[in-house]
Amino acid sequence: MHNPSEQNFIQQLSIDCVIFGYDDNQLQVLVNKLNFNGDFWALPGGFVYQNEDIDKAANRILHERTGISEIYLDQFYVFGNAARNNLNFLDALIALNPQMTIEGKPNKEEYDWFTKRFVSIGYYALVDINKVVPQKTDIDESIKWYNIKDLPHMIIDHNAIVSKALDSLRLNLDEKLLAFNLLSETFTMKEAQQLYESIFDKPFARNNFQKKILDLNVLERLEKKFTGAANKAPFLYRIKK
Amino acid sequence: MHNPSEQNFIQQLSIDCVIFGYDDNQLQVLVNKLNFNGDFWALPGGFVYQNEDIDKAANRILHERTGISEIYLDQFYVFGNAARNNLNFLDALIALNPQMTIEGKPNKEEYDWFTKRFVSIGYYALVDINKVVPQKTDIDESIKWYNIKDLPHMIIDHNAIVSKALDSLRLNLDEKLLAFNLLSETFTMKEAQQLYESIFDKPFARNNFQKKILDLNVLERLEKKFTGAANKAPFLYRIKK
DNA sequence: ATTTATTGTCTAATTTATAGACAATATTAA
DNA sequence: TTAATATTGTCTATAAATTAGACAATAAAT
Repeated sequence: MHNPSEQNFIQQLSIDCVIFGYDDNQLQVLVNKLNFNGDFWALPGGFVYQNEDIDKAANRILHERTGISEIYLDQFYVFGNAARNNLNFLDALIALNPQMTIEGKPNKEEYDWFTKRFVSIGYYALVDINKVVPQKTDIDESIKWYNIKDLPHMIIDHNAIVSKALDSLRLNLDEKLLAFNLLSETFTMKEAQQLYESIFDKPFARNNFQKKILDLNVLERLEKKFTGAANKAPFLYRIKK
Repeated sequence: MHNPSEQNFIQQLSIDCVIFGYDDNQLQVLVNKLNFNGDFWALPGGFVYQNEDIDKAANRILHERTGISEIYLDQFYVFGNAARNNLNFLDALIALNPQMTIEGKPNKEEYDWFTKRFVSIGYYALVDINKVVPQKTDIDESIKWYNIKDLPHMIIDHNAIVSKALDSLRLNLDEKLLAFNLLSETFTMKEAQQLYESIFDKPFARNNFQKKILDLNVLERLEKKFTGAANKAPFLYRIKK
C-alpha cells in the first residue's frame, strides 16, 4: 500500500471489518499482525476512495484479505469518539521502528494523516472459512483466524468493535438466516446446531433445534453422510436454490 | 451559522437527525425549510467538530433545533454512496438565489466544501412533542412537524433516511421501550395503543395490548383521567421511576 | 446377533398469544 | 331518578408456539 495521505481517500474516515468464520466448533475472527517490530494486531480495515460507495469499500477490503467477494457483509455501527485516533498506537510503533523515520522524524504528511481523529464504520462479514485463504497485504506480517474467545489485544478499540459485531450478529442471525454463510455448502444438522451454540454461547435442545431449522423451510435434504462412526448417519443439508 | 468551510469540522462527514414526535394520532417528523428562494426542505443536520464525539454532535444538533437534550437518540445507519453530494441541490439553490454569489460566482471555498461527496450518519430521536418548541437556525425559513405520511420532498436522500429510521424504530420499539419517549409524562392506555398503531400502521387488539404493556412491568398507574366523555374514565399511567 | 452412540421424529406438557365475553362506570337522555 | 350508551379493565376460553420427554431407526463395533 502506498502512503494513504497521498491517495484520494476521504479523510478521517475508515472502515473496520470483523470477518467471522467458523472452525473447530468455535467462531473465528480474521486478525492481522502488522509488519513492524512490536506486537501490533488489528482488524482488516482501510479507507474509502472519493468515488467509492462505503459498501464497495468494505467489499474491496474484504476481498483484499480473503480473496472472495459476494459474501454477506453489513455495516453494524459507527465508532466516532473524539478521542478515537492512532496517536498512541503510532507513537509506540515509531518508537519500536526507527527505520520509519528520516533523521529521527517520521514522514510528516503521513504522520499527520494517520494521527488525526478517525470515524470508523464497522462492517461484519460472514465467510465459509474453507473458501478463504487469508491474504497478507504489505502492512501485514501475518493474517490469521483467531478464536473469538482468544483474540489478541488489538490496537485502538478493535476489541470493542468485535464485541459490538458479535451483538449484531446475534440479533440478526435468525431474521436474515446468517448462520448458513458460515457453514460449508453442505452440512449436517449437528454442525448447524454447534454453530448456533458457539455464537450464542449456550446449548440448544437437539430435537427442537432440528424442528426450528427445518421449519424455516430453506434447507433441502441431500444424501446421508457416512462418517465411519458407529451410529446412524446424519443427513446432509444445503440451502435451497 | 458561519461558513462551515471555515470551521473546524471533519470534512465530508455529516449527521442527519430524524426527530420523531407524536401528535394528532400520527407520527410526526421535524423538518426545516431552508431560508432561501425556492422550496428546499431538509432534515435537521450538521457537522462534527474535530474534538467532538459523533453522539455529542447529534445531541448538539438535536438541542439546537428542539431546545431539549437528554432525549433518546441513537444512530441507525450510515448513508455513504459515492454519488451522495449536494451538487444538484446547491446548483438549484444558487440559480434561485443570485444574492449568494459575488459577481455571479459563489464563494468558492464554501461551494467546494459543500459539493464534495458526504458520508452521513443517521440518528433518530424520540421526543415529547409538547416539550419541544422547534427552533429555527439562521439557515431555516421555518421548522415544523410534518405527518410522516405527508412529508415534503426533501433534498438529497432525506426521504429515504426517514424511511430507514422508521424501520429501525419499529425494530427497537419493544426491546428498548422506546414508545414512552414519544408520549407525555402521563398517558392513558388508549393513547399508548394509538401510538403503537400509528408506528406500525396496523390495529392492535385492545384487551391484549393492555395486557402486553402492563406485563412489561414498567408502568405505574395513577389517578383516573376524567375527560367529560360519557363513559368510564381511563387511568393515567407513567413510567416507574 | 448384540451392543452402542447418535439421529430423526413423534407426542405430551408447558407457556405464550389471541379471541371472546362481561362487569364497571362517567356521562347523556328519558 | 332511572335507563341507555360508549368505553374501560379484566377475566376466561381457545389457539398457537415452545419446550421437554420418549422411542424407533441405524451405522459400525463387539
